[in-house]
Amino acid sequence: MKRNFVTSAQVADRAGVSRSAVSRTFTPGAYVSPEVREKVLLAAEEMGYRINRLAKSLLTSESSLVAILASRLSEPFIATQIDALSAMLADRELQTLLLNSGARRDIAAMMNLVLEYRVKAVIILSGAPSEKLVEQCLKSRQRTILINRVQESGNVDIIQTDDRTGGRLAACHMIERGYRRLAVVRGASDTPSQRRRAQGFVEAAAEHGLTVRHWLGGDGGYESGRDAARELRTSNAVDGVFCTTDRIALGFLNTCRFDLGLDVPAEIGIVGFDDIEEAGWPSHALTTIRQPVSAIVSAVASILETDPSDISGHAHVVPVELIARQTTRP
Amino acid sequence: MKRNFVTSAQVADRAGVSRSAVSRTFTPGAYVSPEVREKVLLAAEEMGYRINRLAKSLLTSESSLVAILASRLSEPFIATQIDALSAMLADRELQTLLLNSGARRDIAAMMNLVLEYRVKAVIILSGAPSEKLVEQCLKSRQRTILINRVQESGNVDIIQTDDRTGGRLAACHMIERGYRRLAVVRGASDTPSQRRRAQGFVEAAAEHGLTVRHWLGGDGGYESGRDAARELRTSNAVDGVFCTTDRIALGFLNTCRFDLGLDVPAEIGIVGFDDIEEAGWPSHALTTIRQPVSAIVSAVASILETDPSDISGHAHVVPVELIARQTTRP
DNA sequence: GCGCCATCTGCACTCGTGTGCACAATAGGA
DNA sequence: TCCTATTGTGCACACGAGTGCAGATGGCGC
Repeated sequence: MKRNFVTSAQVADRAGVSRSAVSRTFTPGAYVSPEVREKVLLAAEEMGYRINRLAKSLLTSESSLVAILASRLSEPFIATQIDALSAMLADRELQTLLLNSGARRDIAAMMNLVLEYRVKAVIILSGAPSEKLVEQCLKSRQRTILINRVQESGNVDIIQTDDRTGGRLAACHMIERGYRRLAVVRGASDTPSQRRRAQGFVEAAAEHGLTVRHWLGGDGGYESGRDAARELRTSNAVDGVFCTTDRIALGFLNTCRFDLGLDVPAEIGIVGFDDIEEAGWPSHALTTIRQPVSAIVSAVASILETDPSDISGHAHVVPVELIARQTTRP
Repeated sequence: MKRNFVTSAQVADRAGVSRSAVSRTFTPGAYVSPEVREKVLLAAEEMGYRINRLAKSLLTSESSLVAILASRLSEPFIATQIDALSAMLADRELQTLLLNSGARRDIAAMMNLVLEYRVKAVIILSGAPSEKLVEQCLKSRQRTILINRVQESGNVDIIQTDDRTGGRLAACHMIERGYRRLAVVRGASDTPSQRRRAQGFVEAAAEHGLTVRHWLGGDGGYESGRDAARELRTSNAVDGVFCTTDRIALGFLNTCRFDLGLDVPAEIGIVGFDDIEEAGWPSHALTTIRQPVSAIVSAVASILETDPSDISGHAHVVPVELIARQTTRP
C-alpha cells in the first residue's frame, strides 16, 4: 500500500548536496548559493519531488487546514456558502477539509476527526453540536466558528444572521400589503435560526393584533413547502405565508400555482428567507429576506485573523434586507 | 502560534506507563492488558488527548484524504456531485479535501497542493487539466480520476457520461415532436463534455437532413441561456433548442416565457442536460437528459477499491436517459 | 603571508506516532 | 523448586521535514 514518494533525502543524493540544502531551497529566505539551488531544483524537477505537507506541519505544528462541517451540501444556500468560504480560504492559502455530516453519519465522530487533523479552525454550518462537543473542542484548544447556530456556553465564535429582524420585516411587509390571515411554515427538524425567524414574525404580527398559524413538517426542503401548501389551503384560513427558507417557499409557491391553481400574490402572499439565486428567477420572483453570504464570509475571515490565543468568543450579527418581488402584492 | 496539543507522551506520564502502551491502546488488535488500557483511557479522557493524524500518516505513509478539485461549487449539478461524493468517501472513512479552483485561482497551484498533501486520490470535476499536470500526477504516483473531462494520455481513470448518446436522444426527441429549425446553445468556455453533447445532437439532426444553428456565449450558466434566447429570437429562425446544461436551459426557458412572451412548448421546444432538481419543479418542468449522479459516484467508489499499483487507467461510461416533461410537445 | 569577516553547508536534534525486538513478569507443569 | 510457555511492556528506531549551531571555504585588507 505504501507508495514510495520522493523524499528530500533522495533529491539531496541526486543533486550531490545535503538534505538541509534541499530543505533550504524550498524555504523562502534561507541561505543557499545560486549554484546549489539550481542543482537542487533540477534534481527535484527530474524526480518529481514535492514537499510533504504532513511532515512539515508536524514539525511546525501549524496546519493550513480549516474544516467545514455541513450537511445537505446540495442545497443552494449551503452550496453557496461553501463555495464562498472555500474561495476565501484558498485566497489565504488555507485548505478546506469538507466534512459531510449528512444522513446518519455521526457528528461526534466527525468532530473527532477534526481534532485528529489538528485543523486551524472548524466552521460549523450544520447540525446542533451538543454542549459536550463544544466542550471537547475547547479542551483540545480547537477554534470553533458557528454559523447560524446557537450555543449557550461562551468561548465560541458565533456568526448569526439577524433572524428576528428578518422575521419582523416579513411580517410588516405582509401586513402593509393587506395580508391578515398569517402563517409560518418551518421544517420539522429545523434549526434554532429558523425558530428565531418564526419568532420575529409572530412578535411583529402580535404588535398589530394578529395571531399566526404554525405549520411544521418535512425536512425543511422543497417538500416541506409543498406539503404545507396542500394542508393549509384545505381550510381557506390563510392568505399570507412566511417560509423560514427559500426552498420551503419555492415548494409552497409552486404547489399553490400549479397544483392548487391559486393566484399568487392576489389570493395568497408568500415571503421566503435567504435570497438564493432561484428566488430571483422570473419563474418564481419570490419576495424574500436576503441574507448576505459575503458578510458571513468576511466575518469568518476576520475571526481567522484574530489571535487564536484569544479564546473569548465574539458574536457577529449579519444584517438582513427585504427584497420585494412578485409573490406579495405591490 | 503553536498550540500545545496533548501528546501521547504526556498521557503516558500521567497514566504512569510507557508511550508505547498509549499507542497500543489506540491501535485495535494490539497487546495491552485491561488494567493498563483502563488507566490510559482515563488519562486520555482527562487531558483531552487525540491521536495526531498527521504524525500517524507520516509514519504509515498512507493518507485517508481524497481531494476533489472543482469550480463553481454553487451550481446545483456540481453541488450535488460533491455532496454524493463526500458522503461516499465518509462512508469509507476517507476525508474530503475540497479545492475550489474557481475564479482566477491557478489550477496548477492547486494540483501542487494536492501532491503536497499526499492524498490517496484526486477527483477532478473541473477545468481542463493540461497534459503537463496529469504527467506531474503520474510522475508523483498520484492516482487521478477525471469526471467528464477528456484526457489524451492514458493511465488516468476517466468517468464519462454518454454525452453523444445524450445529444442524439435530444435531437431525435425534438424531431419526433415536429421541431425542425434546431439550435444548440453552449457556454463560451465550455467543457469537452458539453462539446460532445452538441456533437451528438448535430450528428443525429444531420441524419434527418437538418442543419443546426450554434450559439456560444457567456460562462455556461443561467445568463448564457438568457442571452441566447434574446439573440436567437430576434431572427425567428429557431423553434427547437438543445442547451448543453440544465442551467442554460432554465435561463433560456424563463427568458422565452417571461421576457419574450413565447409559448413553450408550442412555439419553441427546449431540452436540457443533467436533470437537476429545479428542472423537475412544476415552475419549469424541463425536458432533459438525465445524468445519474449515483452511477458516477459508484464508479468512483469502484476505482478507489482497485489496487492502486494498477496504473492502467480504466474508462467508465455512465448511461443517460431522456426525461420528457413539458418544455417539448407531447 | 596572515588574520578576519562574510557566506554558505552539513551535522544532529526535533516534531508525534507505530512497531519489531528483547526482556520482565507471571503462571503453570514437572 | 526449577524450567518453560505465555503475555505484556519498554526501548529504540523510523517516517520526512525545518533549523540552530559549528565549522568550512573563500575573499579581502593589512
